Amino acid sequence: MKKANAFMQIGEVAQRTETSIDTIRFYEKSGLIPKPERTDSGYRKYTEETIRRVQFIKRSQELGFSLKEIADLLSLRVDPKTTCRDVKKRSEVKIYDIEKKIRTLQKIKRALSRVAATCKGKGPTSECPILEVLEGNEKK
Amino acid sequence: MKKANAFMQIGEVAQRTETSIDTIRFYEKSGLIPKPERTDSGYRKYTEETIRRVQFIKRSQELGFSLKEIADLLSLRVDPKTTCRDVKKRSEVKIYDIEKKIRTLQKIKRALSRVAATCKGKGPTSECPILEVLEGNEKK
DNA sequence: ATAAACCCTAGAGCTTACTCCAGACTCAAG
DNA sequence: CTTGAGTCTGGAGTAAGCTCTAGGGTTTAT
Repeated sequence: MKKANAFMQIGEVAQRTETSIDTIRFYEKSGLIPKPERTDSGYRKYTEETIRRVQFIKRSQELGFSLKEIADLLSLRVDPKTTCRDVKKRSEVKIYDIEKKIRTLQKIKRALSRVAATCKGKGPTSECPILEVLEGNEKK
Repeated sequence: MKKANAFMQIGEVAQRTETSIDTIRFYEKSGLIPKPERTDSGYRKYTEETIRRVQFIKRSQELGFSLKEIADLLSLRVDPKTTCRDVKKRSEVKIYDIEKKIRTLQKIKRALSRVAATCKGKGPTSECPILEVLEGNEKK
């Protein structure tokens, strides 16, 4: 039978998420991860849930979301005062944003594929199609 | 016959790209856009090419690329000392990164779709599947 | 019982990517 | 020929997101 309270301390969270201890504490201050319980001596006690949160935060950042936007995404669950209708609307807006990001990434990818294909592997570069491909003007 | 030298000045570039004049000059200082020609009195003279560059920079930023990474992407064309083989290799690495970004965005999107679908529009929120969906551990 | 390896707080400092002056020149319109 | 909008340079200031330091307490192994 697995031990019920397998708490870990901040160092382990940092290691497993490949962040720093300072960053974890910074996320706590910023409200991105909830204030954890403490041991009698004041050490923070974390669970697996925290690992998942931190990983979510890091990945979302790599995708161009600010910490504020990430807080938004995460709040799509925590606040019991928001109605479902509300959450639904907000998710749909986010979904739209994300689809736009995906489309732009696909354009860049196609442009890069073209770069790679054009280069047969010999001689110097002169022109590349990256800029041309991105001219379609999606309104923000 | 179209006029050959339809130059614009910095204000127009700023307006059309929805950035500020200061930002354009900042990009120049940072090497993201080439130093433009000047009028006799010292005003910068730009072409359409600049518009495309600035737009490329802005979009790439929204996708989580730093200015340094963007400089990298753009340099996939300008430096005549790099061989095609080299450019090809670098493009392929970038393509891989971009594919990873797209996959993660798709995961977030699916999670959000689930949020939206689960909410039938009534009552308060309690749980959401955003965190669960992102557990697959792609190595950076 | 003491060293090594943890953890704590508060606050200063750093990097990135702008953003905003001050003080001066340029240019088009009236 | 003056006024107002636009531009110039150099440098200081700002916000986000960490990162580091000082000075101290805790835990574990020997």
